[in-house]
This record gives sequence, structure tokens and C-alpha cells, in this order.
Amino acid sequence: MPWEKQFDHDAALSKAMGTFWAQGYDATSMQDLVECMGINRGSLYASFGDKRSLFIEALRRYDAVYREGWVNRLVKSHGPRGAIAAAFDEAIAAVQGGSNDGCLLVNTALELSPHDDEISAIVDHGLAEMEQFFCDMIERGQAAGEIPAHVVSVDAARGLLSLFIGLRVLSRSRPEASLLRSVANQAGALLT
Amino acid sequence: MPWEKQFDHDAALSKAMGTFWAQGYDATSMQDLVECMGINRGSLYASFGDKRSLFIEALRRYDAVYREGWVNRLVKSHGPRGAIAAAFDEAIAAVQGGSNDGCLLVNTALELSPHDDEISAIVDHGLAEMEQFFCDMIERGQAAGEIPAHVVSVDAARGLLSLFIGLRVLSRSRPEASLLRSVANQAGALLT
DNA sequence: CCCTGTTTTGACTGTTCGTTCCAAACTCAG
DNA sequence: CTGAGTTTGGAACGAACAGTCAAAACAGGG
Repeated sequence: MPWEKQFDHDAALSKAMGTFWAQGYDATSMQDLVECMGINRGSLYASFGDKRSLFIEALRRYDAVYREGWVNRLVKSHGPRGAIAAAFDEAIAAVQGGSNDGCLLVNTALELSPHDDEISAIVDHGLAEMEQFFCDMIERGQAAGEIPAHVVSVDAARGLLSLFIGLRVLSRSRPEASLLRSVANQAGALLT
Repeated sequence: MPWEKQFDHDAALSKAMGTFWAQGYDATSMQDLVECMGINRGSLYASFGDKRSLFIEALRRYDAVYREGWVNRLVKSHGPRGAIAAAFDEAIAAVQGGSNDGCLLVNTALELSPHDDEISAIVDHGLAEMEQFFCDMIERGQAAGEIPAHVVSVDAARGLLSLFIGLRVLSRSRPEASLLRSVANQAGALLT
């Protein structure tokens, strides 16, 4: 019979994700998406449904690649304390590399979470997993003697999450290296 | 001659500010503004210019009232360390009071700063002043013996700013009391 | 080479956007 | 009461928006 798809679904989704990431949901028009994804309007609607569905799919992909994949990589290639430091260092490196798009989960938390429960659930889950990552690293660090036992892991993890979010917000508006470095250094102060 | 203005400029501006605060810039239509401000479309354009000009005026007003006025009040009614604690406590109290609008400066930093230099300048100035507030309080606290001398005021202030921003972001998406309280408690950990 | 069924395509829909404009309503000085 | 100057409400603008559709382009099976 017929004919396979001529464009790559995943590649197109990645492009859409990048545009939503840089511009936000409202500020991205379907025309922007048609152009950046390199596929036709009709194909877009046939493959991804409406704009909101496409955004949700892009957000889920971001969560899988840039949050889950990223965390897993950090855990594997560093010790507990090193993984926490690397999380902040990599966020700063992205800014130094010229990207001031911040983090799509954080951006979405502000733009859409208060007005869309389904999207909020995705964002909340991603942020909770980051909190859990920090918490796990702290507890492992304590077991390994890298982090003092008097640190309350749950509270400190939430402090690190909040510092990290602040860093991502600042990197969109005040991407000065010294400012971001100071913030990252304070992460260490929560673990002493 | 004729007839004084029939609507109150400042009151209308406050209403507009509230709508931008809750919904963001893009998601607020001129129709929303006409309705929430209670004035006519023509009067709106005659008094405030276009949408962006109105937003900038509202943002400046927010900065004057909710950032500058707020900081001044904190400085006057608390000691150095108490002022820092009160800053976080009041942000949490706002959430408990039912508002999950966060902070207009933070919301704008994410939505518009990367794409609008004039707006970015306002946001950056407001955030820098908050940083300065934290820095001043730390140094005064050190002079008063409330805060250890080994704390580096500039770095710790940036950490507090970042924690504060994170708190504001989380309050829009995960306004759980225990989470926000943990974050506020970590502010103290940066000052020990 | 034609038939079949899917994909691609770009024109098209109705709606909403920000903005402009004008005539009617109105207040107050003369 | 009259005239001057403002505010008002709503109609109207072109542009941009999200979303739809029918026809053309296409690959493989007969």
C-alpha cells in the first residue's frame, strides 16, 4: 500500500520544543511552529493535534531528556556532592555558551501552571523529581561522610531546588557570570 | 471649561497591574484591560498609550509599591536579621492568603526580559535593589553581631535573592505550605 | 500503467488581536 | 440656555491568530 511518513516525528518535536523553550507558549504562533519544524500546517495538525497537545508532548519530551536524562547522567558520572555541584555548573555553562532560555519546566511553571492543571501536573512532577534528586544526593553524601549529618536532607533539598530555580530565572534576565557563580557557590553553604 | 477626568488614573493603573500580575503580558488582552480597569477603550489609549506602554507603567508602579515600598517597610519595622526573615515570611503569607500570582518582577523576568531591553532594564534594576537590600541587612547584622563575620555579604545576598525568586516561582506551581516553609528556613542556613 | 489509500499542500475559515476613529453624551464657564 | 472641550461607547480596521479542508502529489500492489 502506501507510503511512509516523510518527516521525522521526533526531530520535528525537538524543533518545536526548542521554540517553545526560547519564546514561551503564548508568544509562539502556529506559523512559527510550521516554519521551525519544517513541515506543513496540515501535517502538523494531523500528527500532533492542536497547539496545546503539541506543547504538552514537547514538555514531556523536555522532562524526559533534559530533566530525567540529565539527572541520571549526573548521578552516574559524579559522587553525591559532585553531582550537586555539577548540576549548578552545567546550568551556568549553558548560559556561558550563549543560551539564556533557562529551563522549560521553570518557564512553564510561571506561564501556564496557575491556569492549566494538566500542564501543572507535569511541571510539578518534574520539579518534585529534581527535589528528590537533591535529597538522594544529600543522603548519599551523608552516608559517605561528604556532607555533615546535621543537615536535614529534605529541607536542604528544597533549598537547593529553590536556588536552582532562581539561577534559571536570573540567567534569563541577568546572565552575568559573577552573579550566577555566587548563586552556585551558595549551594555549598546549604551543605555545611 | 470642561469637565475633569471621570476616572482615577492611579486606581485604573492598579487594576491593570493586578491583571498583568495574575495573567502575564501576552495572556492579557486589551479587552481584559478595558473590563478590569472600568474605563473606555478610547480613554485607555488616550491616557496610557498602547499596551506595552501601559505594561511598563504598571511594572514601574509595581516596582515602586511592591518592591521599594515593601523593602523600606521591612527595614523600618525589623532588625537586620528580622527583615530578611520577614521578607520570606510575607511571601509565604501571601500564598496562604490565597494569592498564587508570585512576583510581577520575577514573572516578567521570564516572560519578557529576554526579548525587550527596556523592560529588562526595569526588571534588572528591581532585582538588583533586592539583592542590595539583602546585602545591606547582612552587613548591618554582622555589625550588630546577629550574623557571623565569616559570611561573605555579597555572595550570601545573591543566594538569598535566588532563594527568594525560587520561592516565588514555586508558589505559582506548588503552593504547598511545607515546601515553601522549608525554602524559607534555608535562608537562615546561608547566614550561619 | 492504473488503482488505492495516505501524505502533503496551500488556500481558506471564523475569531480575536491591538489600534483607530467618530458621533453622541456630558460638564461646566459664560 | 448655549457653546466649548472631554469622555464615552461602540463600530470598524487590517493583521495575526488557531484550526480546517479539498485537491494534488505520491508510493507500492495489481
